[in-house]
Amino acid sequence: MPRKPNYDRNDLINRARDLFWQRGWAGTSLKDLEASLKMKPGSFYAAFGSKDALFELALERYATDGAERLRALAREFGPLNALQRFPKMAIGNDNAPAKACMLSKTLLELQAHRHPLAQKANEHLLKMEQLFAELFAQAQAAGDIGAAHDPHSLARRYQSDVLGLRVSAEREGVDAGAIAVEIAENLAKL
Amino acid sequence: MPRKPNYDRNDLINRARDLFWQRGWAGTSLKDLEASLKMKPGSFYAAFGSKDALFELALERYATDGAERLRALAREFGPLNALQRFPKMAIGNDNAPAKACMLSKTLLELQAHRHPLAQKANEHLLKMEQLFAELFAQAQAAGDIGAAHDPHSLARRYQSDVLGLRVSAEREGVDAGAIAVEIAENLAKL
DNA sequence: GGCTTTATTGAGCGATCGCTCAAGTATATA
DNA sequence: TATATACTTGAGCGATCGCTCAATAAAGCC
Repeated sequence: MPRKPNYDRNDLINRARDLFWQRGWAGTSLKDLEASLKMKPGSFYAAFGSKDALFELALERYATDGAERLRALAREFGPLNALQRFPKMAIGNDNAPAKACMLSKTLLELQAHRHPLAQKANEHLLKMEQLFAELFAQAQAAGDIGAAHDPHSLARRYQSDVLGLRVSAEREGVDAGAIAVEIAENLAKL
Repeated sequence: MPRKPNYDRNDLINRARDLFWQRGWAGTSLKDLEASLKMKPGSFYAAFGSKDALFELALERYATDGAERLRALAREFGPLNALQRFPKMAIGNDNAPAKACMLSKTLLELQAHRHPLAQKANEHLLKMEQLFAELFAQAQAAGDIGAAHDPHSLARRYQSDVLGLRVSAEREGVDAGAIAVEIAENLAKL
């Protein structure tokens, strides 16, 4: 009986993620979304409910994809090598909407207003930190880093370094690649 | 002949800096500013010209104060010790409007729109990086760090670390103080 | 084809945005 | 005290914000 939507919901979420990632929450208007998703307001609200609801979907997509990319690196190169390659990968994609992390951008923009989306960003950052800790623990178990280190401390510092790297990569005139190399080299000394 | 303003312009800029620092550019409305500065629109525009013009003054105030605090640390404790203390100081003030750096928040919010204020933030970040480099060079001249290091590379990495630290400090449930300690300890190993 | 059900359209809502300006008020000089 | 010169006030401008909804179009089942 029903009529099917003539759009690919998955693709729409990707498009929204790119827009929000690049321009931020307040910086992305419904007009922008309508233009990029090629949807009129009615369809948009029937499909997603609100701008914030779509932003939440976009955040989840962003976080899930990022974690999956790191896991893929770990499968191919092992845990330590994956952690060494990840920073460069994060800032190396010139087709990405932005160099900085969408989670940190969301956090910085909305935390002061205690906006629910800032809490979501917090949660995704925590899950990512836990994934880092898992990989550090695996590297430790494999003997690639010293036994004296605490994987959670390493993960906390590593995530901070990557967030800083990605802010730096957003600046003009900064050789962020050199910072990424240093982060990778530091891991080799553990 | 003329009538004097009944406000302290210096104090108004400080108040505006605090609001903008905490809530960001889009997140701070004219209503917010009018409430905090206790000015009606007419006075506001007579005094500052526009929201963006005041934001630029606030950015300059923020950057100047930050550099001056670091220089004060250097005078009291010497260059290397100042660089070691600076991260903890940056995230240690509980009365500050935010933990994250106002320059990086501005950059992340407005860079995608190529907003002139993002360029201003870029310039202030660069000046700060140059100040870091000066202090590293002084520490090197004093023999506190090895002669093989390039002060500009050290400054680039240090600034990235501090920016990451301050993003991390904005998160909930993260012991940013521990990261600050690690940054300081790393400097001791140079 | 007829009917039901859902998707799409787009004008336009109330609220808020940054901002203007004419009118009113206070102060320093003459 | 009278006048000139700011500064202050606040109603309200046009534009944009996120969003609604009645009307229309299209697809699946009988």
